Amino acid sequence: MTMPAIKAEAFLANVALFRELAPPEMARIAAHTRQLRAERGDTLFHRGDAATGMYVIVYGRVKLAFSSPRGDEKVVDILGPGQSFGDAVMFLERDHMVGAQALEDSLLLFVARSAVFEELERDPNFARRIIGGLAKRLHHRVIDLESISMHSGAERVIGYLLNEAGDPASGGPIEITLPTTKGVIASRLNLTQEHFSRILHELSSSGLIAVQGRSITLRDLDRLKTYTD
Amino acid sequence: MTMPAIKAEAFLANVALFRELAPPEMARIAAHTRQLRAERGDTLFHRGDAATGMYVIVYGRVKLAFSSPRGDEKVVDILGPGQSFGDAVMFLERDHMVGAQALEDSLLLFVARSAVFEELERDPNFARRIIGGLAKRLHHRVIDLESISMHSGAERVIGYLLNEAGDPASGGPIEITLPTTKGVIASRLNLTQEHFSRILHELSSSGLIAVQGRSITLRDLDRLKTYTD
DNA sequence: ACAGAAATTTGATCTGGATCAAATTCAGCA
DNA sequence: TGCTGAATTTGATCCAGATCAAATTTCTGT
Repeated sequence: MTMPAIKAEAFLANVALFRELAPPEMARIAAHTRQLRAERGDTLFHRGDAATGMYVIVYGRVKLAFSSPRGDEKVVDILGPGQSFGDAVMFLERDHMVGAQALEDSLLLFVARSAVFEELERDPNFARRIIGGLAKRLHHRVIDLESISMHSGAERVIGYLLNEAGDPASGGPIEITLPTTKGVIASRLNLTQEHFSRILHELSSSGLIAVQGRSITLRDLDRLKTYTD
Repeated sequence: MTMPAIKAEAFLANVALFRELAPPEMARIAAHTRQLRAERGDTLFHRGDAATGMYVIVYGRVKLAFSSPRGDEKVVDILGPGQSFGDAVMFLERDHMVGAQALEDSLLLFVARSAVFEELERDPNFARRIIGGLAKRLHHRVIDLESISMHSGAERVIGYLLNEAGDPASGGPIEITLPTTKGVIASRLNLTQEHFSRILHELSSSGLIAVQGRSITLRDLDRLKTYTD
């Protein structure tokens, strides 16, 4: 038998949300934390499941998506190390509205609801972080909404690429690697796979980017930023 | 001279977010709260303004929207009594990304950032409420996103109407009154005014609803709920 | 290294909803 | 009570992006 609490503690200390907790608090939370190893394709929860805790990604990638009874799904977000999810729904004591699935082999921490609530009770600092996390996510969702309702497909793709590149002021070519399949990214951007492919092609043939599988080189930051269909 | 702090206290006590604060806390917050009277059409803040505090609606209605340099705007939300806004951005210490405008004569409370932060520091209960508020809003945004990306215009309209009606299980006809102009509601639903009008017409002529200016009667809950283009 | 599956691209066509334009109807008010 | 601008409706047309279909290319596991 390993000692999961101890190991959890080590991981917790590396997650922004929990860093800086005093040792006793850390121990308390660790005691209610489970490590979850997920392989690519594993489902963490489905829409409709009860939210009994929150998840934090140690490494790997997870996608959140809703799916209609028919097969089609809409990817809400693609999350990476350090990011957490499931907390909003947990606070509201509702069921999950999106499903979560590992996009690659990942390690997650699952923190039980009770532990989070208790810690909130005693540590204003922890509360501040939770609040900051929720506020940031809310902000992102609003940006997404703007993006979907006021920008064209190509503009969204460019916004995404620039964002992945870390929004550099300008400068030479930058190479980025897509975190997952183009189909999933397309859905995240509210596009069909086909349309996404065509946009990439279009940007590519006007020399703004170069595409090589999942690796994309941004060749002309300035023109990308001012691009208009 | 009136005594704004005292009056503010009375109003604060009627707002879910602040109710149940102990008198000294209440006084402290009240001291950093301003009352804001806004007439229909008044702008509370523009996109790009610094977020120096949060707003709570005592009565009236406020719309949040972003607007492009060109005249077109997209309504993000329509808020009523008891609801607050501006807090997410305030926590992130960023500028507002949406503008806020009164849709009718309204009374708001403006609570300075410092007061909110201080109260968070000492009152876990207050923190819980803020968290609950943010979580709920995040949840709504995700629902909106689903709505926009997986449902047709007519479905969104129906969802909106049922929601306004308080989502009754079923039963006889229900009359609701639109909270503002159809143009604003259309934008909230990510539709053009024209399209919204046509959808209402369509639902109307198939006997599902009756429209009389801003008053809409839902005539057949069951059929509305199962409506498919 | 290779078969089979998954992902991606490409092409042809279709359509929900937008846009543009022009009545109507309505609301606030002098 | 009639005027004036705003809101709404209606009609005609257009288009970004979806859908359907079929090749290709690229992984994955054995």
